[in-house]
Amino acid sequence: MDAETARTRLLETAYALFNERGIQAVGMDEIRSASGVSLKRLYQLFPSKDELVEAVLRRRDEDVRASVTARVEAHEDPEERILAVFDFLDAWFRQPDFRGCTFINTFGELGGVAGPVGDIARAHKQDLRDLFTALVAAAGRPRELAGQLTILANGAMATAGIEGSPTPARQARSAARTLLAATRPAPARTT
Amino acid sequence: MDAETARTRLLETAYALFNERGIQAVGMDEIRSASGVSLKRLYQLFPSKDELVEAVLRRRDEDVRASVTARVEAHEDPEERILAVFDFLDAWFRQPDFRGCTFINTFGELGGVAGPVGDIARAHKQDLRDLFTALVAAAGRPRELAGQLTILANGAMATAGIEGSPTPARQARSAARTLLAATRPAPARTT
DNA sequence: GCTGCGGGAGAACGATCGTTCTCCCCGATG
DNA sequence: CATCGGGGAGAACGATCGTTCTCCCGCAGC
Repeated sequence: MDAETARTRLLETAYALFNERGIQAVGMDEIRSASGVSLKRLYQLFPSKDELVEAVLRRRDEDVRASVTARVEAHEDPEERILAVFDFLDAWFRQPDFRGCTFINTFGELGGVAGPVGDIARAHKQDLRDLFTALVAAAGRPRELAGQLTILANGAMATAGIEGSPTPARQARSAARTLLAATRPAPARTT
Repeated sequence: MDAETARTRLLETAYALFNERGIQAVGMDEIRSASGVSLKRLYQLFPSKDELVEAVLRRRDEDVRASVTARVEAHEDPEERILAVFDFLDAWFRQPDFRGCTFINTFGELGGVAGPVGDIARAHKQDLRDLFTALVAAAGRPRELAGQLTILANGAMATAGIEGSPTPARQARSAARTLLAATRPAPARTT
């Protein structure tokens, strides 16, 4: 097996197991048996579990950001671009293996404690906030709206994860629409 | 030492440690040394770590609900009663040991897995939703608003926890005010 | 065919943790 | 004062886990 495919299989297998049961509850041996990559290779590619976790989170960060960006860029209207983030959430929450946001969950499990893992989670959420800040500016809305949209998105993730239901995405989208309507700069135009 | 005070000290110590570092990262021995209650007594009162965790979560659930209720009932105006929930969040997030919502964190750490602990977390969040549902009905607002406020509250908890900042409470409160204003049934009266 | 050698399978090791057991002290009771 | 029982301190036990080590197979080069 190629080293690159082994790496990919490890990251995908580890992400699936971490997502399902948490990080600490999954042993390296289980990642080995589920991925089919031997322990020797595993430790060649990732010298410790911490580094594997970091790599999984970094990859997840890239995947999520790419998916969100693709959704956003499918629209031209600045308001639609903002709502597209919530459409992404809706599609995500409907996936059968959805079990909440990896970064919120990881923070809950390992949080407080310093270290690279916490930094990655914080940076990921900061990126979400930055995205909303840019979209809000492009839509000509007041800066404060970005923070409110960030809270709506994170709240939808947390609520959907715990309740095991995708409906928070639609509810958050609807709230975002109301907030957008309340700050509409130009006089008319319906959504 | 009285059995009741031992029980209280155990629950408070365990909560503080779980809040700070997560559940799995805290050993029974550390709870013993931090609480000053011997292991024998600990296992007399809570025959297993799982039962201690359950008791801690149940107590936390009661404490939070009592605090929120007190804040809400300090106001008469139905709109103020809704906003009081976000004032509670603001006061909570400012406490130096705040590290996110215990139930969101616990779900992230142990989630997915069935069992009493997950049930308690889900029930706690359902209670928050029920509270908003009642407050929204009393304020004469449409039902959908309750879900949106729930998402705002949970989002403020998750965002404040990860960012380590209390400002999401104020941002969520401001968003809630906008949502309330957008659905105001009677013609006038300023907030 | 023989020799290395890279990699796979899984045993082994040391640490940690939940839980139980042992030993000892102390205070109450006659 | 002797006895007895409950509780404290901490050792002990068995399981799990991250990490390393051992053994062996299959294949490249001569």
